[in-house]
Amino acid sequence: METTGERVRDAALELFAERGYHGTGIRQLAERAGLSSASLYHYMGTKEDLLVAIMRESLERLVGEAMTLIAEQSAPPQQVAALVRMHVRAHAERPRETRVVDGEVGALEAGTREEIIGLRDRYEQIWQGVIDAGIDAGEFHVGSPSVARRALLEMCSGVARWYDDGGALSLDALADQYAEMGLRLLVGPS
Amino acid sequence: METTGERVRDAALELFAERGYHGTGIRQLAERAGLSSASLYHYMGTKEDLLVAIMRESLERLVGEAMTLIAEQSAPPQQVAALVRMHVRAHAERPRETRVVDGEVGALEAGTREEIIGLRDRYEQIWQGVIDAGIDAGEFHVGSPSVARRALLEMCSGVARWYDDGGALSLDALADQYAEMGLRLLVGPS
Amino acid sequence: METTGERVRDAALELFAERGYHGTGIRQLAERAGLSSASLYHYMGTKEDLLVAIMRESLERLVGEAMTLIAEQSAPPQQVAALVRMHVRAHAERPRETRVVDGEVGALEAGTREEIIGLRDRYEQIWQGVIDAGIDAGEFHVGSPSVARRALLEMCSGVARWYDDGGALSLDALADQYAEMGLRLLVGPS
Amino acid sequence: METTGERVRDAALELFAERGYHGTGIRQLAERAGLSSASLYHYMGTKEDLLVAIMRESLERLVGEAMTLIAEQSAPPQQVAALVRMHVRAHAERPRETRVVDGEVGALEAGTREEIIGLRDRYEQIWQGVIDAGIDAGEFHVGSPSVARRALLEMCSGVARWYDDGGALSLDALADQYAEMGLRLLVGPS
DNA sequence: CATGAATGAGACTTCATTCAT
DNA sequence: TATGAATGAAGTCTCATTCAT
Repeated sequence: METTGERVRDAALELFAERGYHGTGIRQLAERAGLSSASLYHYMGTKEDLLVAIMRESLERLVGEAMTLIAEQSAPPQQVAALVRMHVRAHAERPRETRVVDGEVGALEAGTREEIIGLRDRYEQIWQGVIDAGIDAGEFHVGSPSVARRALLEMCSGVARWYDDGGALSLDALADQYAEMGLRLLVGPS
Repeated sequence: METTGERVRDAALELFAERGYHGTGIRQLAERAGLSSASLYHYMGTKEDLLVAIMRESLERLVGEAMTLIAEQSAPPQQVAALVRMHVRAHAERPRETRVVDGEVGALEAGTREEIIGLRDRYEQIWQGVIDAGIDAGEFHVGSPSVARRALLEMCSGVARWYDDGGALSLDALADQYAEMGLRLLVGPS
Repeated sequence: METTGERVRDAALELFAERGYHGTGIRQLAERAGLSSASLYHYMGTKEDLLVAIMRESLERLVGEAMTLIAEQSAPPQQVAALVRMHVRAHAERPRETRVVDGEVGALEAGTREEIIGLRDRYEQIWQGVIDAGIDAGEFHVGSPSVARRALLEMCSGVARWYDDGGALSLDALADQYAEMGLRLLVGPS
Repeated sequence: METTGERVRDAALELFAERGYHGTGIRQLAERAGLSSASLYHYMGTKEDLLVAIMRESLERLVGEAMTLIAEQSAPPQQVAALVRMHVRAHAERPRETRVVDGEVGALEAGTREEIIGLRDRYEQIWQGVIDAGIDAGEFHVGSPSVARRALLEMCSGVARWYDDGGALSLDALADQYAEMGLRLLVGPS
């Protein structure tokens, strides 16, 4: 059973992902949620609050899962593989959410933008830490570590823009291939 | 010397990239171009026409350059390296243009969307062809060829979202590192 | 007591009749209805919807009344007299409505224009049927039956362009004179 | 050979008749006349001046022809027949012009409206004079003379709304039938 | 004569939001 | 909780007109 508040959040998720934050109207939101536009305001603050909530939840979940994962593994290659798998799964399973997070940061007001970017930076620093550790350990060899991190993350996030739930490729196979590619990127030819 | 028409196009480029197509108003566009909003319409059709023109030009240039490049090299590894370098340079040198192309397809009306997606597909097919040739030649080893293409392209396109013109990393160094990473992705460990 | 929706419709009726559909602005409409122009849109779809609703209602009423009348009388002369009386009364009592119906068909979009013209044609076919029956019965003698129908209808509709509610001429006297003239037109000299 | 000024006037005639004065834009006018909208202003004053010129010319011609005709005949029945024939021919041959005159008086500014209405009144007074003379002479028998005049004129003007140049009905046959109907209207049964 | 360029005003319509019920 | 009613601001775009070239 879904609460009305969740229905509102889900409607926002779908519409923001489909048509963009600025391309989505309050009335469309209300219709999708099965409410009048006035009633909507019992379940949310402003339209931007809704966006922020979506982004915060998504990023906090990523940060949480990333921290758990790197605590479970101690060797950088295994840590990177675990991060890639998790990140790819998140983007394949919740493409709307992650597309909104990646694509609508520019729609935020200055104050909240700072907060969201802070969260995103925390998440990226986790990746960076693992990559740097692998380099220090002599397992990874890259030109610029920060370029490698960005390339890796963009590659994985891109999944949200094309992966098709109902297609032939299973989530597991997808995650496998990405973990393999991620390591190739960092380890290099032997 | 820049014509007024070019000033309009450039204003659109900047604003669409900064605030998104739907987040950009005609009045802002006019102000940035140094015109009244009525005068704007001497230099453009509709707001969407402006978007389409930006996308079409960008994609046609990419297609053209890609075709030239693969004609100049015959071995898939060299072809991929050339494509990656070109794509990365394009995204680093014209990040606003490429961000708009990548991010605002959903803002197009059905008719023009089809056209733009067609162009994008043509471009991606060029990459796919080279990747497939490398696999056939036994030089590349990947799980799914189409997944590899997507990962590669997303990785490279991401440059437009973070590369900083004035930073320490030169365009050449950037292109070098990406060419290296691209090949690692496809060739795999030896 | 009048609902706000009715006030909007009445304001439209007045203004469309006074200044024409294209000569009437949404702001004027709103002011006349005592609303802001944004509020107007709670009570209507588009400006054209308002026009169509006015036309449809008017024509449907005419068709309905015409069908009732010809069912009550069986002889063509009495039927024509009844039609003329009804039509003239309608145009004298609701001159704004009928002037809009007669004068703004060209302002409709293709789709709705077809519908409205269809209704108007149905109405005119009722008149034509009665005229033709009178000719067959040897009671009417005219050059071309369809020319007679048009002349008759234009003559009667014209009332909306000049009849003055508060003037010396009563509605009954008006209807009497028109019924007389209508029959003269069709019957001819004996 | 048509002068540019005439081309402008003809374009206005067509468009005002098709889409109404307020529904016609200066740019459409220019396009139809084969000029830029700026060039248009070499051949006209304001848009309203164009409308006034059309109306004035049309009404002055009608007045002139009506005065000539009644001078040529002295008996009211022949005078009415001649007026009807002329009026019907004018409305059948130049339907756009007459439709504009009849339908766009409301689009005029106060000052010019007065002038145009004055002209129209002069024309109608000519008809009224003939009708009254026929009544005085015992040849016409009507309820209200002014109602008869209006009915007669509306009936005849309506021709501009439906007569089809290329149809089966010749102009002469049309004028004949209207002259016959006009006299029936005034003379009544014997 | 002709027009590209320009614009203030205004066109119709939708925006996100509030509030009384 | 729910919503009809309401609106100031803003959305995209066209209006009739002027003027320098």
